[in-house]
Amino acid sequence: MTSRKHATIREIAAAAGVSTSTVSRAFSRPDMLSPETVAEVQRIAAELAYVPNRSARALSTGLHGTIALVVSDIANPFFAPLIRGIEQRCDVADTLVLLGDADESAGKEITLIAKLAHQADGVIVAGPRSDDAGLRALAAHTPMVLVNRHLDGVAEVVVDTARGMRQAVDHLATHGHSLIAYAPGPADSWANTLRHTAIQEAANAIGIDVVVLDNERPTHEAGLALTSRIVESRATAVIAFDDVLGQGILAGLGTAGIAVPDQISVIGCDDTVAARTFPAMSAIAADLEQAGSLAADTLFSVIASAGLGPVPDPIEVPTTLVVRDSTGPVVDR
Amino acid sequence: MTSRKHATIREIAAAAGVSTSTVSRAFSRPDMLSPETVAEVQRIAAELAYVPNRSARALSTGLHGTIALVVSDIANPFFAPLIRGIEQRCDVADTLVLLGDADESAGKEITLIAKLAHQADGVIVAGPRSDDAGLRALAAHTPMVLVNRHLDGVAEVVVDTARGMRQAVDHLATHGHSLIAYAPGPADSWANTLRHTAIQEAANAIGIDVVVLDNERPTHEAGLALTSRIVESRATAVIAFDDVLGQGILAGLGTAGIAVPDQISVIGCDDTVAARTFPAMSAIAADLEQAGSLAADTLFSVIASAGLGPVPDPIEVPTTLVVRDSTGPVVDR
DNA sequence: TTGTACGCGTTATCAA
DNA sequence: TTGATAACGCGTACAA
Repeated sequence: MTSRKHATIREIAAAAGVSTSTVSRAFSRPDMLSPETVAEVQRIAAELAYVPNRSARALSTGLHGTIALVVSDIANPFFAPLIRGIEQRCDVADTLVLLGDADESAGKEITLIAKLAHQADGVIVAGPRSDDAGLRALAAHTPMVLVNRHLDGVAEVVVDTARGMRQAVDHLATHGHSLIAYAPGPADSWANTLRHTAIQEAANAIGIDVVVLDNERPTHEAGLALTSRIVESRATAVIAFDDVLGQGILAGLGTAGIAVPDQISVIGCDDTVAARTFPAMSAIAADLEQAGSLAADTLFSVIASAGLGPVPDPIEVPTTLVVRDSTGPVVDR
Repeated sequence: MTSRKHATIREIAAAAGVSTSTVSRAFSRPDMLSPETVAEVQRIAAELAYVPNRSARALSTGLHGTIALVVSDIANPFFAPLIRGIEQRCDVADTLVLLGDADESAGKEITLIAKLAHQADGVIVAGPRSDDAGLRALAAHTPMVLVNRHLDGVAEVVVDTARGMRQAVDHLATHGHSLIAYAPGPADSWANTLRHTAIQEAANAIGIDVVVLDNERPTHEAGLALTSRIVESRATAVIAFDDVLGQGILAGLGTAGIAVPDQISVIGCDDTVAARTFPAMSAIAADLEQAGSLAADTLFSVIASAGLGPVPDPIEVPTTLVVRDSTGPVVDR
């Protein structure tokens, strides 16, 4: 049960007794036609279930009505709300979304972007793992928006964790913590550098100490494995690079019989799964869906400017600390 | 920094001193050309960074080299591994993936499929919420593969939870449970019916009782809200429609101070987040990534048969119970 | 305001 | 084995 050819602009033209250009214009630039003509053509078109062929349009105009979205790891819950935001924005803009999963590989990411760029009017690259040079080379040929990555001359939407981190550190200090641990993510991750710096500065500002744990991958297993390091560090609170890592830490502490938050407090980041852990995890939250919408909007404007105008200013999505049940004062035993 | 036009088949032809048809064939049907010609053309093409224009190809052949994937809710962790499996399979097939998020709305789902179908050679619809008639109408015009949904005459890949459910019920019975509760998902969900039935049959077979709780949405909040119902039911074990619901139940019980598994055992389904809960949740697991690959393969074959051959047999992805820390015997206190 | 005619990049048909 | 040429469906100068 496949096939059944689609109606073409020519059939509509014939049925409506007008020329093909009139039909074309009825869809792409109705303002050039008399209202009645537009109405009549639209009517007939609807009747014949006519839908403009995007390939033909792309061939003629050079625009595909499609954008590409490349994520570093589709399994990371960080991307779900982001994707939703992008989809929603594209839906109203009548733009389609091509999805690519880089699968945590920088090489694959570059290949993927290059491949998709040919079929799309622009690319959103979320949480890129690639190096600056590779991304820059691609950005030279394709409208591009980066999410959570900075690269001079390329549009970007970043989650500004600084404010949330400050709130987190203050929150912990208020509860009497004077030595907190930071469980980092990938060393080459732009977000990790940002978060680490923000914590350090916030801690310095109010005079408490930070110890950085030894960690690379922001996975649940990595979090589990950190338990002994955390205990050895003598820190009474941990801020994790992201929620997934934080959830692992929570589980590790639980298994070791260490009470949260009575003995150790834990704070996650991104608020992707924090509300569903047990105990529910305090976390630095951002509106990732909005980040997605903004990324899409930004890409549209980059596409519209056709590389002529200036690069849009970086967009920062604000963060706030959401306090749940994984943080509190140290309770004497 | 945009633009820079791409090389066309004509430029390659000129540079290689051959006709455009030869260049075209060097890419689409190398077997029709002498090996040397192919090599030479490929060399020149690579030099000029030529990439065939898919829009032009689609216009000429009617095939887009693209498939559409419509998911009912991108935020549901069930889809992440599925998407990954599809992406991987499409990557090697040099096929692009258009993503659509139906956002839990049946109406939007239908619209989305219709819209994407025009730009793709086929559609994979994962966890459809739409009614049979709507899906069937679309399937009549477009190669379609359904994931976790049955519809006569349409290809499908389903996770066969029956075996896993049997194992789960046996596992619980072995530990002495004689009354288990089922926390269902959406009543109109095909998967829910399947799971419910499987549990009931398995329980009947070994002579233990099942009580079905009152629930609709498979969310964390819904799981939390079920706590009192579970206690009232006097069941000593709960099997949840999916992991997300199970995780909520786990959190609810934890908050209420009910020990898992000493007082109540909990089993999730799909194994999407079960390994990361605390305590780690026993769950009925399936290889969802493989389900994705199979769905893609099936769609390719449906596309290739052009609606002529018979509908492929339903593909069932097997499930197994993964035992973790949320199940065990009831411990007297 | 509307129509005519050409081009977008590729593949298919038919000849050579 | 290769080449010339006509589609594919649409947008857009240009003409009317």
